[in-house]
Amino acid sequence: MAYEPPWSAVTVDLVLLTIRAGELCALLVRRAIAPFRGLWALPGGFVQPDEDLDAAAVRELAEETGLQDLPVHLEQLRSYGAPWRDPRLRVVTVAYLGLGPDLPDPVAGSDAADARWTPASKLTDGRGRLAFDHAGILADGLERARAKLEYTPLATGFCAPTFTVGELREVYETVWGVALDPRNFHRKVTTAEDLLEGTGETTSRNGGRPAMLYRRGTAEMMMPPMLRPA
Amino acid sequence: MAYEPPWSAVTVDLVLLTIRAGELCALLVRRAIAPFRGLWALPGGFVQPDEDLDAAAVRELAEETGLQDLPVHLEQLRSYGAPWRDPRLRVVTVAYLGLGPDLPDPVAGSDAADARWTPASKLTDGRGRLAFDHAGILADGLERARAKLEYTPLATGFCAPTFTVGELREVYETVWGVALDPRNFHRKVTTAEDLLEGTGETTSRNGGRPAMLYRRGTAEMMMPPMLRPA
DNA sequence: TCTCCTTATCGTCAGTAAGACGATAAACCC
DNA sequence: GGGTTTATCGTCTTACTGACGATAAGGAGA
Repeated sequence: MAYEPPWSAVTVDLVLLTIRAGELCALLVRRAIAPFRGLWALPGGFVQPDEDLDAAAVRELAEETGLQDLPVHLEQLRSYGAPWRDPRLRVVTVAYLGLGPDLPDPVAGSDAADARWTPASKLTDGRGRLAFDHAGILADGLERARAKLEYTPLATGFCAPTFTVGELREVYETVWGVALDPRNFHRKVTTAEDLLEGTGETTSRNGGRPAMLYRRGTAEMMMPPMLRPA
Repeated sequence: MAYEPPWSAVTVDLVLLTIRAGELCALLVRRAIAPFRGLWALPGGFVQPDEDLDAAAVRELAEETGLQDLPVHLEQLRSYGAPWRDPRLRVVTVAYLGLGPDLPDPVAGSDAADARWTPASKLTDGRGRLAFDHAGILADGLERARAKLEYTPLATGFCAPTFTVGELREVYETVWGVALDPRNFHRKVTTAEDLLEGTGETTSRNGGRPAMLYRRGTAEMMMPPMLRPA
């Protein structure tokens, strides 16, 4: 390595998902500056010189939502580095996927004119173009989230600390966009080893017969998985 | 973005796996220069200014194996960016996973003193330290490969263009390090929809009764998956 | 209070898939 | 020709899923 290597800027971009009013929503910010001024984009920013990638993602999450210590699951999604994905300079971005229960309204940052939760259904139907290659990143994040519901306890990340089986089922139905049989779903999640841990409490906040409250168990995988209906 | 963003070097590193003499092997190069001079490392190099990440991985693959158009499956693994993972300068690396059938002996490049296929068993037992954070990257690549055998046709990537069910089973047994029942394995892969496509030919190259030769089918997923034995 | 409505939870039954393993087939070696 | 090796097919039992009936336990309103 006797020669001078090429240099890039490195950013993290976040695909932050939550469920609001029965809809799967992603956090978007409206760009206040060029390029793509006025267009919606994923939140994100530069990785600082002494900062790990994961740490940068956590910092951006806190900055964009305006809150610390959010109960959010964060994982690396993948990296994107097409040469002119940013028309100004070479930027390689490491995308992260974050999930949380009904998250608070975001605060607009310094370089964002606005920030808001946007239903995923409005983003994948072709209308509403996003800045840079963010539409593809968002699509990858949505697909990752949908796929991971099948074989991980990820869906509990969309729930409050304690939740009912019915609330968990609504998460699956919202993210997958399908209706699931309440009886088979109940059997599946309550018999899965260490997936749920009963609290002993019940709640009637959803109407009907009071439901048992659960909290997430210790299992990191659901085996066998819960497959999306064909 | 009125300020000057921090800069990083961006590299791609390859976890290249193949099966040689019944052993799962990874391609390693011995470093000819500091830092970590003399230690084994994953092959890789800088992403060029006008080059996509995937293109950089393909180029490095060709350079390190000395061959073009290798029948290799390549996919992005994940990115690593701990601040001082390279003691000289900030380097963010995008790791790729590549799989191929019994690949040729590598050629040592300009900055490598040597290059060779090394059995994975010698790399995960604690002996044989690797340069940088490459031990962790390699472990992630191995785990990804093992996991993807379960629900994708990835195992065919370790096979020649046409192969027998027994050869495919050997791939699973080698990568997972377990013995599988030949009869149940045969049933599973031959009844899976579009996983294999018969060629009509047979071979007796493995001794015993001649076996049907198959080529990879069009399926991109194996559903339901073939699970690793507990 | 009684009935209806809603959600939760339990059970049943049939179909599919997987693990264990017996049996047969078709080559080779001596 | 007998033994060995690998391939392929079949059977049996068990686990899991999808469809769906039945019951439980609350609340809303007549």
